[in-house]
Amino acid sequence: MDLATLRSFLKIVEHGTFTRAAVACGVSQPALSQQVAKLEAELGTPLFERQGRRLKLTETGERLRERAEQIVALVDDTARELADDGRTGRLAVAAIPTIAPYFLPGPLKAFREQHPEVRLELHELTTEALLKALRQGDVDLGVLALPVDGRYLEFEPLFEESLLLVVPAGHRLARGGPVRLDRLRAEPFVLLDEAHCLSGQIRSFCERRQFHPLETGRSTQLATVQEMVALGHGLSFVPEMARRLDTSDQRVYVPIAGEAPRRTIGVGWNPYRYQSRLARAFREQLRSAARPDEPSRSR
Amino acid sequence: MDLATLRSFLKIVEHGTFTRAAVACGVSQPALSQQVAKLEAELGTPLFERQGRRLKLTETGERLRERAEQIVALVDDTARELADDGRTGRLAVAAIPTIAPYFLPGPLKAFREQHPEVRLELHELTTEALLKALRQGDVDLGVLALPVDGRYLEFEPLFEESLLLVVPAGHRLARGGPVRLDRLRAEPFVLLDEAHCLSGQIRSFCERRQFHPLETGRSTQLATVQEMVALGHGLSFVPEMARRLDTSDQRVYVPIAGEAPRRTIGVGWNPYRYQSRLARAFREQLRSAARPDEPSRSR
DNA sequence: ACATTGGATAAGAATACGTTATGGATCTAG
DNA sequence: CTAGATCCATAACGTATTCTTATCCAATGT
Repeated sequence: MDLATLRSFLKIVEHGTFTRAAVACGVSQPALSQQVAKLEAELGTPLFERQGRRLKLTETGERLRERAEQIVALVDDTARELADDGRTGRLAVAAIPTIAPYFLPGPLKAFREQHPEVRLELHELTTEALLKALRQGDVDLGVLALPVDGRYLEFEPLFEESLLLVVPAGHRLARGGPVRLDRLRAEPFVLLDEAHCLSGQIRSFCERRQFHPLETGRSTQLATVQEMVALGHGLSFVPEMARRLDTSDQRVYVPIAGEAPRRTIGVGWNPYRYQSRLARAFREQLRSAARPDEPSRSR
Repeated sequence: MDLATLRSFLKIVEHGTFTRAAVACGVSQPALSQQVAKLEAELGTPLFERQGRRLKLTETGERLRERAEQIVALVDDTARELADDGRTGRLAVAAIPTIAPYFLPGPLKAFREQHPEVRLELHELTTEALLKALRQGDVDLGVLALPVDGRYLEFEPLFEESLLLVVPAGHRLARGGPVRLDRLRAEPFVLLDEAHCLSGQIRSFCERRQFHPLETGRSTQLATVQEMVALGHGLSFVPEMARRLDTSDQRVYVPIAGEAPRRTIGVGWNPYRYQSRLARAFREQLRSAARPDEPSRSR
């Protein structure tokens, strides 16, 4: 039982077929067939049920999968721990799309200055995909909106922010301070796609207040929403951090009267995986960017 | 980083030199040199400090040692778990010398009848060596006298037994029932070597009672002690289980008056290692042999 | 029925790994 | 202090393993 074989086995399980796994491993398909055949001979039991071209794990195969995942994780963590000089290496950070462009540039810039030799990876993922990536050890840190289903993960809240109403410049609500929701019943709204967790947060906020926005369009990107608002397609709700990046004079951001809708931004990681010095340093960077008293330039 | 290399690395650490480790691994010395060189290149740091012929682990090497032990243990346990059919395989049992020949034959015989295909290993070890073997995963189960320093291990008491006074047949104390210690002050004693934990138990019992036996000889084996007693060299204290095996009429076993000295026999195992079905079955066998109501023939 | 997809097998090729031979450094003993 | 012994590193070479290419066979689906 050697490590390369275990890795191959896991890839096969992950991809469902030998052929696709072979591509993922960068080897030929027969190589995997041979590795698995050897492993099965070694264990004395088959690992897959080959019913035609349906590939299914046997009971033994399922048990091996669990153990192999532990083994590979332990080996990879060991390699990372021993190679960890706090200066070079790789750091994979993920964030949800409604945070990434607004909050991360500051910390990323500061981190890069402090750690110029690091290969920094940034992944934009939905909350669900981000949690999966954290659990699988594909990324070191994830920045997202709390709370989430955090089994096997740890989280640290960074800061809270309000949601704002955004209206086109010159709109009747553009002046006059905080707006009450009941003044918006006739207004058309451009909302964010449901794939974003922010969209769900806005929806539940509106439902709590018995407000049902008149939907006139959806977009998958916050930036697009902002452009649509400027073009007069409707109003929208956006997080505070999106305002800070908005240099256009065609949009005006107005606070909402009463108890403002808020979201909590936090950082998550996998406590069962090795936390590199780089990861800890980046978390510190996130913390200091989150402190309102001493804000990192959120350019 | 492959498994064979990690195993070699651990062997080198264990044996202190490449050369001896090579013998233990059954390969040539240059093979290990090359493996380590490759591993060091891979990690980017040396693992050993070669100061002359003194071989010392670097800090990184020390960290790798810990991790490598975990990895190898996990891999070995996985292989054992998957190969575990509850019928075939290997089972390594250890016991201290003052228990092994007296208590184990019964359970061993019963187990062998139920599991004829198992390769059964029995190791006779001192308490200290036994605990080390359990911690290292060299043996699956250990039978010994409780309590012991059981860090990282688990134990289950099986039964208690008394210590008896053994005297030669025809001795003045051979008849007349329980003997008070103060009647033994003038008697010479043949004691067990201090390497045995039983010897320490007897010593502390005597000290509690302010009894200082007149020592006239020491032996490393309980069987030898018994023979010496028969030959009139002196008296001795032996555990109850040693009496049951004694078919000679040259020795008489006499209980000690007052609070009798007792020892607890138990079985220990390593909860961090995979407990095979065979190991669990043997533990069950030990339990039923320990039950006084339904004693397995302690042949 | 026939094309397509996916895995097994066989034979040759590349690579990795272990062996033997040997050298150099260090510690020990006479 | 020198001779010998011990021990690790290196180089050259042979072998063994493992991958690749080519091909086949079985199953699935249109």
